[in-house]
Amino acid sequence: MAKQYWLVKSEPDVYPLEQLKKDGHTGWTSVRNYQARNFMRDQMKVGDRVLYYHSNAEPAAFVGIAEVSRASHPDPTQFDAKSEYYDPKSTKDAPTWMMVEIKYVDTFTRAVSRDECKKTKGLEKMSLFKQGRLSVAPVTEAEFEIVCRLGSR
DNA sequence: GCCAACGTTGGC
DNA sequence: GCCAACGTTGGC
Repeated sequence: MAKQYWLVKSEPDVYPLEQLKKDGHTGWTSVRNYQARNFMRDQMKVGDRVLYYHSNAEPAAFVGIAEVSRASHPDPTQFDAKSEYYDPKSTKDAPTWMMVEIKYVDTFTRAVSRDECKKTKGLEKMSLFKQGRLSVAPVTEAEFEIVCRLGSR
């Protein structure tokens, strides 16, 4: 399958890009939305490029790039009774929630704000604006390239 | 902190 | 299967 492009959202208070840079890679756990899960389970492949977005931030913005480093596997937090993401309906044989692992690639020299994207030709139609609440969502190759270009100047 | 959007749950 | 109630996300 051709390489695909994605965005992931994280609140900087919870897991900022700087933390991913320190950790090198991280499991994208705790996603409890079926659409986002389906993207991870069915479509995200090792090597796919990922825009890293800070939500609930001032301003909300794309801040850098990551890459899928491990394909879909069960999210362990669903089996952990102590986790706030525990799902009693999930079993190891039939896990409900899947995750991928992403690795740090780069931090933009400047953040590309949501507002700027809205005003930029070629980005007005980003899925982010149509369905803003998905924590994992596809972006087109063209959108990916435009955001990267804005972020590196 | 407010509130709109929207996904999920549960009664019927 | 419908839909109202409820909870969560996330921009502002």
